Amino acid sequence: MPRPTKHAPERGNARIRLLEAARDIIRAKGFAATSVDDLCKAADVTKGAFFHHFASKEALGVAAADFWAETTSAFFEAAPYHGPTDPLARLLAYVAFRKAIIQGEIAEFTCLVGTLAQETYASAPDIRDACARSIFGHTATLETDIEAARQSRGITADWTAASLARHTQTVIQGAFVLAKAASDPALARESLDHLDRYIRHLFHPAEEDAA
Amino acid sequence: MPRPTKHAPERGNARIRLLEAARDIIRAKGFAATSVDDLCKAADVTKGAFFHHFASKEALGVAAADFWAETTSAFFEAAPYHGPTDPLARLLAYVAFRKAIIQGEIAEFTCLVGTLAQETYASAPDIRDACARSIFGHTATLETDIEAARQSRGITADWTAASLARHTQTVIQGAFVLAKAASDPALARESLDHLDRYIRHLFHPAEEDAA
DNA sequence: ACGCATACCGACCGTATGGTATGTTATTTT
DNA sequence: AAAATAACATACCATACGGTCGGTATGCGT
Repeated sequence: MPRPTKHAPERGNARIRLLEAARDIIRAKGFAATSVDDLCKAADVTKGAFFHHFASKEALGVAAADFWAETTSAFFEAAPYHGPTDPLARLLAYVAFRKAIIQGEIAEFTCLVGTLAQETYASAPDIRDACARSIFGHTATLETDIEAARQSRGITADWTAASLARHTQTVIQGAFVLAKAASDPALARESLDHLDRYIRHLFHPAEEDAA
Repeated sequence: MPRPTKHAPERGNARIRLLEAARDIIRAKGFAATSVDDLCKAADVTKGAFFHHFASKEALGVAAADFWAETTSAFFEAAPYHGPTDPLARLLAYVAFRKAIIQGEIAEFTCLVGTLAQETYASAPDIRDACARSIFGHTATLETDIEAARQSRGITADWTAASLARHTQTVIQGAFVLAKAASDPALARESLDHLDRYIRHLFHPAEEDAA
């Protein structure tokens, strides 16, 4: 009987439960509108536990962005879009995958670090920088495929792999903004279709594509 | 001597000064992090004046989004990109104009209703809807040119003028998110270059463009 | 001159907030 | 087993917040 205590709500994982609560609540309400008490209630921990694990609310923001970076990079590494052997096919599979996971509640498919960066860019530089690390760390995972596709197709146009990788995130982040404004995930998927078409155009400038 | 009162700070325009303060401060700090006192100080009015003009902070949010819609639509109507007679040239001039005005401090060129919608989409539907009216009202001004360009070029691809108009806003909104995360307006301009290239590709599928 | 509406003032209120101080319990170290 | 430490829990605090309220000043129609 290793846990004979009265009601003990699983000691030792309060930190992770707080980070998960932050991930979910901040995406729905924003950082400033999310109170420490909100997070404690959702994570079923006390305020003492919160300030034991995080020096301040701002420190939690940084940790939440880092946590997002870790979990999403693991998620994308395990995602099926790495299947194709051709780098361009992988890139297009990535875009298709990003489109496919835009489903259900808006707060469930949108990006924590995008909203967090937008809200804190001027008032909390350390949170902003953690968000930037997450976003641009993710774009970096696309660059090698883009560069390989560029070279295999002999593309010499005046854009770089890094800039196209960033542009995919631009479209994804913007798609979330429009979806939120209209309360309609379809608007986000629509822009990913344009992104898909753009990428195909970049690599097949002449012919019309047939998936 | 029509105004012999002690120090009277220009009676009658407190409402507009509050809306201007809201426009500037909310873009920098976000809606939730902007207090009513912040706005009153910046607008140099008292709290009494604030709640005389706005029933609540949320009502100010709606009014600020409406004010943004009015001022920006006037701004874009007066902008020089309407010069070209060809509708495609006007569309490209629009994109170039959007790129050209991305300068200076981030809070000065970014979009109020984009950040506001992202922050309030779940918690304040009336603010969100006001933001949506502003965003999609603006996209509507692009649709006629896009549709005219489509027809003059005989484009029959499977995208609509409305969806391309929305996509331009997606790219612009996303560009602001990346610029904020990286504290670098150049990232926003970079994505507008991709948008420009995409539009040219859509309307000149074969040839390489020469401005 | 009078009445009235609009515009504004500034003190005040109840609550929510981020944060702290101190105590208690489990876990690891020695 | 003892000591040290990490992981909580609880009560509390100062302040900041959105909002209210009674009052004042100014312009305008009559």
